[in-house]
Amino acid sequence: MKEIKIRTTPEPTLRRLPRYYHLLLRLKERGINDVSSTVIAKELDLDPTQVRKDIEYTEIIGRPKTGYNISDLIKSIRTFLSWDTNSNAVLVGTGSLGTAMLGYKNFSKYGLNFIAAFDIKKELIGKEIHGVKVYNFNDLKEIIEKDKVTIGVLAVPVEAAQEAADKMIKGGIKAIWNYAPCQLKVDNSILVENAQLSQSLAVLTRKITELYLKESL
Amino acid sequence: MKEIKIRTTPEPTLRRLPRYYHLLLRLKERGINDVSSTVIAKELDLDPTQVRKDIEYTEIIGRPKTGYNISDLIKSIRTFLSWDTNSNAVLVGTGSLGTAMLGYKNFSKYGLNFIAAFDIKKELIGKEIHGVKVYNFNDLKEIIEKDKVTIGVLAVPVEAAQEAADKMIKGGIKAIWNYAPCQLKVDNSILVENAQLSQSLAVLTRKITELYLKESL
DNA sequence: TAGATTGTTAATCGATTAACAATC
DNA sequence: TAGATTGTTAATCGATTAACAATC
Repeated sequence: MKEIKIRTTPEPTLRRLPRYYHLLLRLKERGINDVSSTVIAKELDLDPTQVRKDIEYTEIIGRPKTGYNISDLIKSIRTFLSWDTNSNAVLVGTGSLGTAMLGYKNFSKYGLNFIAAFDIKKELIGKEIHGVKVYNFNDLKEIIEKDKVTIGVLAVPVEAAQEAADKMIKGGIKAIWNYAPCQLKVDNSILVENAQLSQSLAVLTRKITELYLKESL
Repeated sequence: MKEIKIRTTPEPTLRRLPRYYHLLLRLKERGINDVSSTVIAKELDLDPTQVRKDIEYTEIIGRPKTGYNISDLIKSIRTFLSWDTNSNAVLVGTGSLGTAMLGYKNFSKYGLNFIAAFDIKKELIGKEIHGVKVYNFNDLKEIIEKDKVTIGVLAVPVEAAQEAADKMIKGGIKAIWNYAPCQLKVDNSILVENAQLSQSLAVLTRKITELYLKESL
């Protein structure tokens, strides 16, 4: 009897994996072949055991004494995060943030393939932004139904967010990368990853204050 | 003897506070005056006790039966996160992401005041992006020394990130909001908040996979 | 008053860290 | 071989959740 394991990966682990990934890419560039958890931990200011545990999730096998083969580990992380298979994505909202998303060529490295963008502004419709065509928001459903689009990036103002999300879901989208600062009400079969800049900013600004508080003692 | 408490706030709490904040703004718009932890929790799909604990960090006092006064709670969160006091900030790297940051007018709502942007591209220097002047990267130090700049937003390619960080720090910057996908090597008196998009994307793409794995059982 | 909600202490859960045998 | 490193189990730490008296 074969063992089936689908332990869900802790979010902190998922957030650290890209950090390992980027470090590994740079080590590889430098012509290095192997790396140990000790070295990764030192570079990223983490605990070696934690690094090993995280890496273990990707199901790669290391070798005592030498550590992990860098190329293999890169591949392993890519596969684990599905960054090695292309997914069709759409962007809704071509404001400054949306435009940046389309311009961020690197997304193809993460398997994200923008096939269309949507907006309600008449003057934008039909134009191209960084090589991606902008369609009328009202045509969202049929376009994402046609190409099998799984990921929707939401970069509209709060007022328009829920409607945009609803339309995406009706078109068959399974996961929403939400940059609008609000909670989307969706069926629990739909995945929402909130990526509001304000979350990260809150961590920064509060920690600055706490740093000052500590110093003033 | 006065009690001095400087318990550092857990990061998960800091990440949730902006979510409360945005919800409260919308409730206030609707003319609602008070809200209970139960309601907040329901809206954001959290545990009521957790909401109360988080809110407690901001040192507001609620009232049994009625909950919290929305205006007071908004003010309390803003103060706690230092979003009510302006901080001078600079942006380094005016690529698509950097441009989006400057265009994101909302930052002023979070107390972030961009006084300058920097790049090495000759053709950009002297121009304005969304009302913010672009300076030569080499002049970074003197400009940030002049205006008391505390926060630096780093949106340059990996290769340029460490040098840019070093220069910021020499100019007196205390905190770096890092969008470059690499670990910055800085003195431990300097605060670095990593905000790589790939971190959030990793959570999304892996969770999609785990959702499929679960469904296929 | 009765009942809902806060503030807070205690219990639980999960992630991080420590310890160490197995291994190359 | 000796020694560094992995893989894994156990201990610790911290965040989440439960329980409940105080309170409006």
